[in-house]
Amino acid sequence: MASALAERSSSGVQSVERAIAILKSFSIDKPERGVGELSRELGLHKSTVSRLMTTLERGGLLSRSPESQRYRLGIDLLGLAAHVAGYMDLREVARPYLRRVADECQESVNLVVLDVSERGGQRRAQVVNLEQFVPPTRQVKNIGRVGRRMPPHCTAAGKVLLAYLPPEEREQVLPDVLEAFTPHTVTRRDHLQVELARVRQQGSAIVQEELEEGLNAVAAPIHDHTGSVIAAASIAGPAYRLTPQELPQLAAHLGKVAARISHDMGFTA
Amino acid sequence: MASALAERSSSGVQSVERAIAILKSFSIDKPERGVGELSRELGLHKSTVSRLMTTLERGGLLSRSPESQRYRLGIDLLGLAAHVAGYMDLREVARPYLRRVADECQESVNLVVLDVSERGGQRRAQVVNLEQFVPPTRQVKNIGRVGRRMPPHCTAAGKVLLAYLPPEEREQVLPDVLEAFTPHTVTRRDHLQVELARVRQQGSAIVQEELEEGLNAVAAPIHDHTGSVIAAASIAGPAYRLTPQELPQLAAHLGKVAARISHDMGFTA
DNA sequence: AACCATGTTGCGCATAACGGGACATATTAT
DNA sequence: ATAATATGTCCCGTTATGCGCAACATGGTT
Repeated sequence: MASALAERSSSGVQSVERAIAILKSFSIDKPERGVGELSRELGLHKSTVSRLMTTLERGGLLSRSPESQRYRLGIDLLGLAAHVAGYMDLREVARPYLRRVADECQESVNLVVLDVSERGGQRRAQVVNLEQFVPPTRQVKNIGRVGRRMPPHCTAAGKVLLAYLPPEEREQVLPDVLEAFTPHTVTRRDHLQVELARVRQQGSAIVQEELEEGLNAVAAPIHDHTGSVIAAASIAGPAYRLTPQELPQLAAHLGKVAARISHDMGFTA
Repeated sequence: MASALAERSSSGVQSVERAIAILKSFSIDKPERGVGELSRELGLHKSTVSRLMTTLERGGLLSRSPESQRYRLGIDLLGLAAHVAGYMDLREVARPYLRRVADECQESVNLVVLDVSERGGQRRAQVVNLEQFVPPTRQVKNIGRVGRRMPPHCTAAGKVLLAYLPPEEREQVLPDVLEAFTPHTVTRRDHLQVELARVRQQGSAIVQEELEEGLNAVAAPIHDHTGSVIAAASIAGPAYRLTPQELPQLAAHLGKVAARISHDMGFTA
């Protein structure tokens, strides 16, 4: 993470790239950041970072917390996020359902979409968390907050989203080598294809310890009014709680909830 | 709005300012925008805008909708917004309550905070919408979506937030001239001070047609666990529905709901 | 008081961002 | 078909612009 902005990639506005890097340096663990701190982290001069942050503050994308010292992300980001097309309705509709599921299961529930973007001339797909519901009692692992990106081939939600992609599109966005995160990660494309077919057939995906050892998950597709799959709902939890014999019924349950959300989105099976 | 970036304000990174201007050019009415379009609007060359937008896209703050053409706001903004410190809890807690109020009253309900920022060497306060709940049946006026900024001295929520500000702070952030938006707008500071005292006493604010003719509103404060007022809830609607005789009980009702939210935020009266 | 942090401000240089215009592509009209 | 008008991207030469430097503030520790 040292200097993601080292690469002088052609045709990119340097200062804007740096400004974005500054914005993205904020996280749950680091909700406030200072100039010097970031200067070191990004390998830029203090003055440079200072000017960039001042500009971002003027623009409302940053603000300073108590009385001028460290910076926080600015309120205007909420306004911008509110205008991110499409997903707002989905989030509104899905929220109550998924919160309920989180309460019932006492596991963390996610609402995710597939984000395909151009990386180095290649179209790559990533799974992005739109929303996460964590049961209040279980603050154990706070993994995967909103905005987190994950690989699609080894996550339950990712498999669902891949499964319902048009075949040629799927071909494009799947990398040649499927990275192995654990010994259980499916790394062969042909094996994955078989699994995706099964996902389509079953209407849900079950993944055991493919992204992280000891982490299991199930997921189900959410359709919009045109019928295409626009998102997936997933339940994730430690393997000792989400046992192999429980997973199928959990998946089935989530499938029903997802279907209800789809219905509310205007989908008529 | 033609060119807010005309002013070569000292110590501001030009390209970042422009990038922010691009981001902020998106809105409900204009969820997708093109290079040429913006180039004209901002008075910049096509190539300049193209490069800026490409950079923003690479950074995930923009994305292109169908198959490379117009731009939309990018998903990563959701992730950034999720890290905007502090407000997330409040939104989560308040949401179900305020939605319910919106359903009951069949009026639009807002959750707002005060944003004080440095503008031209002067600290200015603005009221910002964190969240808006519009009853589904009444899509009439879709004013004031999330992120909208409004003056504090002539809005119900603004008066609440001003009322509970430390006096010296209030002095600072109140402009010398209170702009009149309608004939009913309070423009004298001493009159406003009297009203704010009444707000503190009553625990709620009632505003009739001060921001816009025919628009009435009530608001109540929301406290955090330390006791300070961090936000306000408001109900706004047309004067013919929110009649003068109804307003007080509406305000009282909202006050109770706000108190409940405060309680959930850890406030013990 | 001297020291170590922090973040901001002026300055001169060189790079990086700009605007111009050519190019590629798509949609519409003739 | 061909032309005409959009669109957005790419290359290139110029200079304004953003950079690093170092000095300057300011605040907390020893």
